[in-house]
Amino acid sequence: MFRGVTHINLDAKGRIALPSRYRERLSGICDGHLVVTVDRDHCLLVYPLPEWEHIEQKLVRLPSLNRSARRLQRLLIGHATECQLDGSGRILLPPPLRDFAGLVKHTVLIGQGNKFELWDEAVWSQRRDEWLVEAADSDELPGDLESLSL
Amino acid sequence: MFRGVTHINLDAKGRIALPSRYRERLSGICDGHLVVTVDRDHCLLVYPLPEWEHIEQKLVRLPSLNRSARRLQRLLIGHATECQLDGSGRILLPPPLRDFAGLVKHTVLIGQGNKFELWDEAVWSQRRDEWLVEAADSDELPGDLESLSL
DNA sequence: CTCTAAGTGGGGAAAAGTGGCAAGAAATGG
DNA sequence: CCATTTCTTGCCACTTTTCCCCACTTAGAG
Repeated sequence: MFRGVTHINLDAKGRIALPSRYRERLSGICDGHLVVTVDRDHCLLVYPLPEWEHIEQKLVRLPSLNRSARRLQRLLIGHATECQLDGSGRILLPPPLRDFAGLVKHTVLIGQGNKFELWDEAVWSQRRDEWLVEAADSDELPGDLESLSL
Repeated sequence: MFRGVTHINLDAKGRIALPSRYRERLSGICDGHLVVTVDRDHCLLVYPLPEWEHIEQKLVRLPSLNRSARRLQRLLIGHATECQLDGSGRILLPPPLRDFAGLVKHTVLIGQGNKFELWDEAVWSQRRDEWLVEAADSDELPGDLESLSL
């Protein structure tokens, strides 16, 4: 399970160095093979390759003529790019993905269980503040969430 | 599985150079024989020949008297054009297909599992942004998608 | 305070992408 | 039927990007 927030700087070539505490596990799980794709909230998702392949299988089995299915396939598989950790534990983010998430220099990497999320730092803190406000306002939660005990 | 976005420029003769990371696999699967056809969303579909033949078989078996079936056959089989990778890993797109998808110079190649999609870059990013908004709005997804966990 | 390890930046070699040129084939007109 | 022109296709060279390696800086631990 990946957890926690880490501030990372993109270098001039668009590379990010993953925090060292994850590196050993990533070498073990996927030999440094990662897949980066997009998320609806204009951030990037980073999966270990085997984890991603599992999701991809579910996606490709969806019916091709269904509009929502096509949309999801195009967004997720369409943007999924395989990246390899280099000798210094860094990955190079392809320009299209960098542009999509508006990443310039200051970014944050968020551990999210089986994957990471990568945000522009300013966007992240702004969105987080919005969520806090929204969450405080709305007490009505959908089904399963009602019974959730933290 | 093909995945990921790549920006490619059409040259003055209407050729596109496929990204090198796919070339070896394409040589293996289909010896450089590709089939290009159209999609309902005004982009082009690029299949390795064996993969296309498989799809074509399914299409010709559809009931000929069904209007939507005829329509699909005319669109897909009717526009399917065989293209061969040249020595530099490029394919020449026939002018009718280029026109159909409105390809001028800046294009994007999208990996979609067993095939590629080829879009005009401007059209692609516009459509993608629309999908992101729609996807955020519509939570009603067909069966399997509901339970999809990314 | 020092030593170590991680994060960051940069330089250089190699490879990929892109545009142009030229030779060959096809088509058209004389 | 031959000659000229146009279009096509393969090849080559230049430019840009990518990848690998090394060095410097900063933070943290001993």
